Amino acid sequence: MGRPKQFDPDAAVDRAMEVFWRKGYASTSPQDLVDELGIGRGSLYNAFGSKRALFELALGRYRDTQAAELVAILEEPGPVKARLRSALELLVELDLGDAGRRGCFAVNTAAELAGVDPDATDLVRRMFDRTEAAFQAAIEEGQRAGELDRARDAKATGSLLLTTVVGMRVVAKTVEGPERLHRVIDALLDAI
Amino acid sequence: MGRPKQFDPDAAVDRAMEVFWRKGYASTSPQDLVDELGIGRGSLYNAFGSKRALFELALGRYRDTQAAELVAILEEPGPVKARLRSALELLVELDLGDAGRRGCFAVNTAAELAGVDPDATDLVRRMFDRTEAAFQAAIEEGQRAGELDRARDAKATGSLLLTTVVGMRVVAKTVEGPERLHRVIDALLDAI
DNA sequence: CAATTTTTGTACCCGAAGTTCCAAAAAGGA
DNA sequence: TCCTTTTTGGAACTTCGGGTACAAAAATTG
Repeated sequence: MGRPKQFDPDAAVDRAMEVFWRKGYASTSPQDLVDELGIGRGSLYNAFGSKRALFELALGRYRDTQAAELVAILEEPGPVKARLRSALELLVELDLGDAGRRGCFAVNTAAELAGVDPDATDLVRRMFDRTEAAFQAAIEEGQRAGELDRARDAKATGSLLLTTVVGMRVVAKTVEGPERLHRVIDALLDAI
Repeated sequence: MGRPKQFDPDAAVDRAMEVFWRKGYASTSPQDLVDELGIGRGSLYNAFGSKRALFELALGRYRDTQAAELVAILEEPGPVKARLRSALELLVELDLGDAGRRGCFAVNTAAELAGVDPDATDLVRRMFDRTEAAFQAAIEEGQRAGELDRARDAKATGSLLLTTVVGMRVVAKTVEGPERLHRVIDALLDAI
């Protein structure tokens, strides 16, 4: 019943994710969204209600695609250290290969909105928790396999890995070449 | 010659730093500045020219006070690991003790403006460089003193420390209690 | 095809953002 | 004291932000 939408809301959320990711929440205007989603203002507000609501959908989309991809890599089979290295190298490549230097949408959102927007903060917190848990699981697996030192606290090491990744993704936004980031990876894998 | 200013520009920059630090660049309005600096619009624009110019002064002030303080701690005499620990613990205390959860102004600026504002990006990059160098110097000192493993690459370890600190200050904005951050510190100092 | 429901585009609204203008005020110098 | 210079507060201005209103368009049901 009723007229069907002329656009794919799912695809629109994807594009909204790109915009918010690139510009941040405050610097994205309804006009930006209208331009980049290729739909009219009427449709935008009819479909999503508000800029804020669309932002939340966009951040959820990020969690379900980008953040989930990292977790998936960490859960692959094989030697743990190699897996960690390839995950970290991938992030570096993505971050430096991106001309817009967007970094990580979740990290950017933490920096911009944590302490101001409780719901957004919660979303980000849960992404961080999930990533940390994936790191921890990988480390425990490595310890069982005898690949990593069993004396180390796996949870603490997981926290260290999460935090380092978050830091890398901020630093990647400011850096000229990949050298510093490769140093970080080497030092980190050397150290755990 | 001419009428003297009714306010202290230096103190005004200090207050501007607080505002930009708390709200970010885009979300700070001239009205916010007028309110919080306690001066009129005319004075504001007469003295500083633009919001953007004042922002740069504010970020420079941050570098000369807050960022310099961390570097100073890292350059103190005494055992290196203890020094590193106290520096990291201090950051955790500052970040969690701050009701506004502002995190680090430089890190927030990187997340918001890197790739968009070259001058701001440069300022942040230099702060990162300086901090990394201070970490590296501390580590080399620890190696000379026999306190740290000489086989490790001091520069890479410095990069790791910088990156981890950057990550911690983002994570601190989203976190409920200090546990995760303390785990990070423990794992990091254990690992180097 | 009439009735109903939903979408779409456009016009419009109100307030705020970022800045400029300007006349009055306050200093120092001739 | 008059002149010059600079600051000050506030009005004014232009553009934009975020959102609403609404009539026309396009589908569905019977």
